[in-house]
Amino acid sequence: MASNTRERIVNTTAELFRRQGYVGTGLKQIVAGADAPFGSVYHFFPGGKEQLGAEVIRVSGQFYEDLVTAVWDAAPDVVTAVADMFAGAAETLRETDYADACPIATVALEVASTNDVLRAATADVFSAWIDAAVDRLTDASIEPAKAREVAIATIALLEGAFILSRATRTTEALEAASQTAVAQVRAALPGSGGRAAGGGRSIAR
Amino acid sequence: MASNTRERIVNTTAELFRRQGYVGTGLKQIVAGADAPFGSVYHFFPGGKEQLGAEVIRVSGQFYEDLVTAVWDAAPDVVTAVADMFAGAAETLRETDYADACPIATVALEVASTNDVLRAATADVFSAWIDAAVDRLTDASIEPAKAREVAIATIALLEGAFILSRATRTTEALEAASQTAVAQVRAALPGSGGRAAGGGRSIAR
DNA sequence: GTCTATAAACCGATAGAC
DNA sequence: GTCTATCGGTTTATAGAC
Repeated sequence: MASNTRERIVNTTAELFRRQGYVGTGLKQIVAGADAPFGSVYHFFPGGKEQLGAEVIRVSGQFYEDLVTAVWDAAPDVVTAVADMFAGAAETLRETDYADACPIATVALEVASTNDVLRAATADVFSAWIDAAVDRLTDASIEPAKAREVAIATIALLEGAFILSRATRTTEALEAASQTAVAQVRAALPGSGGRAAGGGRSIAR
Repeated sequence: MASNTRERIVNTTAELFRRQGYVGTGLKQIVAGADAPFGSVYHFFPGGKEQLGAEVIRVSGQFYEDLVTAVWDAAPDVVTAVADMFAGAAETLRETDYADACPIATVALEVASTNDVLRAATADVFSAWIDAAVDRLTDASIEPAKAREVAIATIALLEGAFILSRATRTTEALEAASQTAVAQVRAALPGSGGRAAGGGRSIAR
């Protein structure tokens, strides 16, 4: 079996990135949390902090995508899926004292104008999320162009609500964003007549 | 006339925070950019980097609020106002090579779980933005509870789209978010019947 | 592969001359 | 109010023993 030191380093880094971001997380803090010798970082990641950061972004992005799509695919329809996603995010935020939101957003904003390697890694993650959401929306008979628009807006609503919720330490923003996200998905469904509000529950899948 | 060294320090810090965040911006870099002696930071801000950071968050938040409300109030109706706000944000992002988005979001995510003084400052800014948006939505005859929900979702859409746009270096996310923001505001207007899509242009103010 | 010691640069913060 | 020198601590990164 391969060394799990590398795995511990990646997992510890991922958790620290979520709470403190890329710049605020030191290599010493990482090896302390992972209970690994300092040299291991450069043994497994010769490219140093940047290489470790890029891998953590990709791994965290994939993990989060798997998590969200599992919730999504367990729901009976896309409207419920989106509502469940926001509800789950709110619950996680409360349970973790508003610490564990998106593992990518903080790093994405930090590096967007300062490190193009890491910026590209965050862009790849977001693109993968958008594609996954588009697939599920088009499966629910939403036209591709509209599906992409709705997918992007849904992710934007979630990310933006994370910022507001973590700053204010309430889940109000996630709940407000959920209402809008659900309404726009419902309005995009065929036969909805573009109706955004109202109690009609779609069963489109 | 009072010293403008303090003002230069605040303005330089605000610009650096937008591009690099709080942690990534050093005091030495600030005084270099502000063309000020190092000691001036501690002369004007005895509380050090944290006190300077808190003031910059509040000043930047107020400045950005004034900027957005000026655009908003120049529009003929709330639907146009929201569309103009997103269009202006997209233009600014393109013009500044995707650097100048929200001056608060990056810092908010960085400090949310690590510095409660600065977290509270970002929360105050977001609360003020929400209140300002609620005022304008209720002026357009939207019920207070609905107005607050729409206000929060609109800000979340903008902030989330900033993340995606800066990471991908395209304005697609801002355009998609704009569509959803406009639709939800339109749906919230009285007499809309909750209609989110469609070509009817409201003149409610 | 594991681990320690250390280099070189940078950080925020302080003291004190002017 | 301006400016410099410097402190103590931290950072990323490297060298080299085991």
